[in-house]
Amino acid sequence: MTKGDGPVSSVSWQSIRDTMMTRIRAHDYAPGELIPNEVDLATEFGCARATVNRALRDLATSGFLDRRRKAGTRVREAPRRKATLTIPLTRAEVEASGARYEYRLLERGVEVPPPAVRGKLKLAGDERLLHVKSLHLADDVPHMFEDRWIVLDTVPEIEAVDLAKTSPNVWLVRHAPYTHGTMEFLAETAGARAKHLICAADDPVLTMLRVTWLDASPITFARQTFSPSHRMRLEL
Amino acid sequence: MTKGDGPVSSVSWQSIRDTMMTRIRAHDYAPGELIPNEVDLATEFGCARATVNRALRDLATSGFLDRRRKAGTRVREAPRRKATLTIPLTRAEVEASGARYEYRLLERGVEVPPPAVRGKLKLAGDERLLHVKSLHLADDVPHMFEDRWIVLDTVPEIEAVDLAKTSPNVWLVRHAPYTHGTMEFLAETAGARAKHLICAADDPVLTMLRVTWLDASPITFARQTFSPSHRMRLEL
DNA sequence: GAAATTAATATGTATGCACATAATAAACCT
DNA sequence: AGGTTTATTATGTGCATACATATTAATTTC
Repeated sequence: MTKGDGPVSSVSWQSIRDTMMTRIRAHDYAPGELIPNEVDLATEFGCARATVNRALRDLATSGFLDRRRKAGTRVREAPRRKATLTIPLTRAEVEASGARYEYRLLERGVEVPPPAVRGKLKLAGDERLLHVKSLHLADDVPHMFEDRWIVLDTVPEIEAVDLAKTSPNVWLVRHAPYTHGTMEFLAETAGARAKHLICAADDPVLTMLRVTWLDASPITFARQTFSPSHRMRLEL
Repeated sequence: MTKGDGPVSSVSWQSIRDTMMTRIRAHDYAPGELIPNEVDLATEFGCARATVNRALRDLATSGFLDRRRKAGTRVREAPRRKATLTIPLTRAEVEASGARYEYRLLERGVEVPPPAVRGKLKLAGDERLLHVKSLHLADDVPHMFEDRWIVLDTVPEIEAVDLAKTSPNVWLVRHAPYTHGTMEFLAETAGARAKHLICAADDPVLTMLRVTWLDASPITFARQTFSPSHRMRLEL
């Protein structure tokens, strides 16, 4: 050992985070109340302020603490718990379940979109979009039906892509990553999609809407409808 | 000497993160490929390695980079994009939309749960649970119907709480924060809940299932059914 | 007394350094 | 050759220090 004494028992920021978490849960620090400042905590834990800072920053981004310069750090009254949904790449999702994935292009065309779609993409004019319908299967069983509009002004290259081989989502992930977007979940009846999902028209199905943007330019609006009984899972 | 004077125009970790993000999106660093190591990047940006480290760590937790000691940092082939769902506290959600929130306790009892609930909570025996049904309204209109089971072995204090005044969720958030849990979304028909949600029995509704744990002990299983037309929104 | 100025303070972050840890590559030894 | 040991290397983390920044509190000014 170059340092002379054992494992240099310094305190890790994770251990501080865990200790503070325990105290918060035990209400050692009351909800809404200030906790000691970083310098004092560093003294208590016998470590540098930077280490305490890292621990508290982590708890703040997890939603358990509120931090403001000069005002100090306080325990959130109602912890803003967050669930992280790793956005499913359909192929990976299906294969992770051990099933064989298959993608089928159903329709492809360049059209003027209906007003609802224009609204989602915040398009003012009547520009033409690429409209694609596809079916994604797991072990030959319909898994998800997708109805997608793609803004050709934003990603013109996709018009030349053979979408029978490459699904629009796969191509977009690779060639046109978005900067931000929104997602919605809703329940509706299968309706006309029942034919593709092989279910009854009045079966309730889970639908996921997604709109993505490249800075100020809309990229795509996708409506993905899962087969009945499908559940979207998240870890907390 | 290195002791700074003047404004010491140093580089922020955010600016490095943004620059690297731009390069990733532009495929300056090809997907799957290694990017320069921290020392080299620090030289390039004219800053300390710790600053680069902070930037790259951030991109890694965002799912754009994969980092491994000695192996280096590489660009993810398929960025594991994550959507963060801030778990809705029903009251806050309703009031944020400008509506008046109301909570109504419908039923309360201590019962032996059906097998399906026991399974969710991983209960082997036939312990008795607190069973609560409640309705949450926005401007007098039904917003969400909740059917919840609470494990009395884990949080015995709740048996003494007046749940007509305090909703189980509010009490639990305050007195029994969970360590982890799971969440599921699914579509189903309203069925018997139609009466409370004031809709048709065969209307499709969005349901959210949640199971939470305090370490190895199950706390609660909640089935929250939203009124038809409700959508769950997430930011990407 | 109200408004403007100044001081005080807690968090935020950059730096240079040292060492820890994990993973790989190279060297080594039967 | 095949397996074991030993360097090498990139990231991970901790520390002490300095300064930045956002607020709040105190003080001064009109």
